[in-house]
Amino acid sequence: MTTTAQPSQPGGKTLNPVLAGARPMRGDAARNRARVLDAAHAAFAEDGAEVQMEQIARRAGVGVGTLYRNFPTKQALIAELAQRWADERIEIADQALAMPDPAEAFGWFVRRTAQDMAGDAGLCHLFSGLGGAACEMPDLLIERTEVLLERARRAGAIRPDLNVSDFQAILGGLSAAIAQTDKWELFAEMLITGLRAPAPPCP
Amino acid sequence: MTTTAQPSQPGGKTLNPVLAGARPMRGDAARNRARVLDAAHAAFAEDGAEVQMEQIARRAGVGVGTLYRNFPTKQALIAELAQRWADERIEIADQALAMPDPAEAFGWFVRRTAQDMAGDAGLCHLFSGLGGAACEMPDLLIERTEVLLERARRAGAIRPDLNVSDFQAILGGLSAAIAQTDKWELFAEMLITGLRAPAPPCP
DNA sequence: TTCGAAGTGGAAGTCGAATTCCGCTTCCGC
DNA sequence: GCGGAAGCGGAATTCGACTTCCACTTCGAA
Repeated sequence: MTTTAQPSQPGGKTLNPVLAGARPMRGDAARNRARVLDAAHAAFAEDGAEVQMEQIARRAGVGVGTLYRNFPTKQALIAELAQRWADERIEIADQALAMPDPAEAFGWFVRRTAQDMAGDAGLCHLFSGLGGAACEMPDLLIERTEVLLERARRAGAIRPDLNVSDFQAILGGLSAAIAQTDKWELFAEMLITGLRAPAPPCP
Repeated sequence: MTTTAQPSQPGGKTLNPVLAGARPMRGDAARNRARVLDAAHAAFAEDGAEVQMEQIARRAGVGVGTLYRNFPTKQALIAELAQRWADERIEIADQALAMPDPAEAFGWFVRRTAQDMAGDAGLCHLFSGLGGAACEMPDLLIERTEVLLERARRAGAIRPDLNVSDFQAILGGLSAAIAQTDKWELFAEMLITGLRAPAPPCP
């Protein structure tokens, strides 16, 4: 590795992939990297975070060596997967923010997130069993969520005493619940109801 | 071990403690067993499920050997702790069942459970990181919960489409959320609201 | 087609945690 | 107060991941 050294920096990030810095990856290598990522995704979904690196490698049809060439650490692999999920989530948040009605947008976001969690047991496991992992929510996502929340709050659509970090914790809980039963629609509905500002008394 | 053999049965349970089968434990041994249990409890609360057996032993002021004499396996130790929690929960459920108003009883149970979770980070971790562990909910607890739910359901206090296993999953989610922030009151309130049967339209 | 850099597989090494073992110590019934 | 069964501590072992290493391919630019 004579290229731009990427020795285990404290932060640990795997720097970009396919065309890092200057010299691009060899075609086959890029392909392998992708297969590994997919395999890891599937493996986590099936067996939770305790899958072994070797299983992932086998699943991807490569040797562990190859796996480690792309991701210096199991953590790094997980982080990459988490990053992808986060990016996707940011996109979803943006779509929600594009909706005119704040309350509707918020509900849609929650529902959609629940649905995505149900469809991706792997990440679901990672998120609920979080705390540990390198699964720091990227600031960008937090920020978007904050906006989404604030809009809903202003519109009086959700309880005023709900801040982002609480909401984040709640999403963690949601993923844990969904990891146990896939009743995401029920859970989403409950959540939305529970987060709603207490209804004014009937006239 | 010439006594009633308790070789690793498939199920794995550590059979009773202090006065198992016939010959009772020696006084000091019983005392040590208790200390280990307490230490483990505290340790899990502080550091989550990844505490090492040796740390627990040190904390209890005994050697690992002693620890293993009482609990053949880390799993067994965890299971014992879980069992205690479950027993406590059963008691709480019974108290709730003794309350005249079903809706109130249900709310009280949820609130109380959330509070207990917040006060016992260890079990909280275990429950949220569940799935894995030997933390099978004992049938007795499930049964009590079922009754509690059914009563509330009949009284029209909760949504009719909520069964025990969903509720169990929800409690799992709750513990995960509480493990992240200790806003148990907020979460309990939300949950209770969310589980309530949709209010009839205002007259 | 050739050649060297890039990439590969998987055996071997490492390392941290669980679990075992056993000589020594402490109870406790007589 | 004795004897020996029960219990104890903690060093040593086992075990199961993760990671490293390197001889051997494969790619792709000239």
